Amino acid sequence: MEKKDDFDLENFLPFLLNQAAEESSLAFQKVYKSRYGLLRTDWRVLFHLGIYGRMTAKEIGQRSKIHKTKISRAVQRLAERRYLTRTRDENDRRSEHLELTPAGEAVYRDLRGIAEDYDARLTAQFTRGENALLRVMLRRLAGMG
Amino acid sequence: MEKKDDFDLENFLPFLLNQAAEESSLAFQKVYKSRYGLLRTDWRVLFHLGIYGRMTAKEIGQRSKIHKTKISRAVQRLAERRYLTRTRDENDRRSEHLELTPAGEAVYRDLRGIAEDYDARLTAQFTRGENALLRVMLRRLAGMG
DNA sequence: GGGTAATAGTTGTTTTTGTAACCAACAATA
DNA sequence: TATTGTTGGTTACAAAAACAACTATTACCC
Repeated sequence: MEKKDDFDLENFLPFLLNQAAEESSLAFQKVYKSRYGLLRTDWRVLFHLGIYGRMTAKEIGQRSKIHKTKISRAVQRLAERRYLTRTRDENDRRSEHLELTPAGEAVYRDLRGIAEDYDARLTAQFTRGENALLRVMLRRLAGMG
Repeated sequence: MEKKDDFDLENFLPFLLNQAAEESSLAFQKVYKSRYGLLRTDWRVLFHLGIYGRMTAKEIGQRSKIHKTKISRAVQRLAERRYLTRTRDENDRRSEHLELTPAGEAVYRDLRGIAEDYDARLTAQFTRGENALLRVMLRRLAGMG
């Protein structure tokens, strides 16, 4: 298609990053959605608990930069499904400790395996060095550098 | 924080890409939102018309992979603001040609300039070679490779 | 030509998200 | 020990996205 203006939208980072993020999330999303009815924030919270064990909503927020209302709602959904338990902190009764139940652990382990395979497939398209550089650059762009 | 399980969430591409995409979109979003009250899909449609000139909703969809209902509503909003005009195709009366008005062009040029500056700032963090590689990899991941 | 399928785009309904206001528990200060 | 400010987390309401069903027009094909 003939161009009227030469701005390069396809190389504009916010656009390109979004397209890559969406496309690369799609197949994984299908799994956690169809298999467990989870939302994006749900699996993220689940993974945080699976990886780090018992933690509070606040700690999850600090680590992931997910907004606290989203976390609050994800925790509700996961608790309804009995994937996690909530226990008040006796020293500070405002916060509560979240922890996966055995059922939650099982879901985590299943999805974790799928995530690993999936990431390996994405990664296999590039060389080791390219992949390392990509991660560094993305972390920097994400403000996690 | 001590880990219970060693899955590397921060390097899981779908997660990392999303974080980078969100973070890198934020500052630009503030501009098109506060200055013109536009939504994400709105500026994308606007940019397509600014770059390629007159085109149909379908063509925009093919090029951007934005869903047709999102495009339909973005076009409505842009038309209400008199940023574009819609004219039926006489050969195929199902489709209509979209084209920016002078007002729409002005908004496009303003945002285009900001996008260029913004992208330049993001890009300045890396070397020329790193940037080239990043684009290639992202396009591949986005299925635009 | 008449019937069926395909296509461009729209609309309606339900989910999710964003934003701000809110509660309850704690901290700090006077 | 009142007072004021913070903090962890929730809720309410408005805005936006997802999904499916729909209209109108064109294409196919017997």
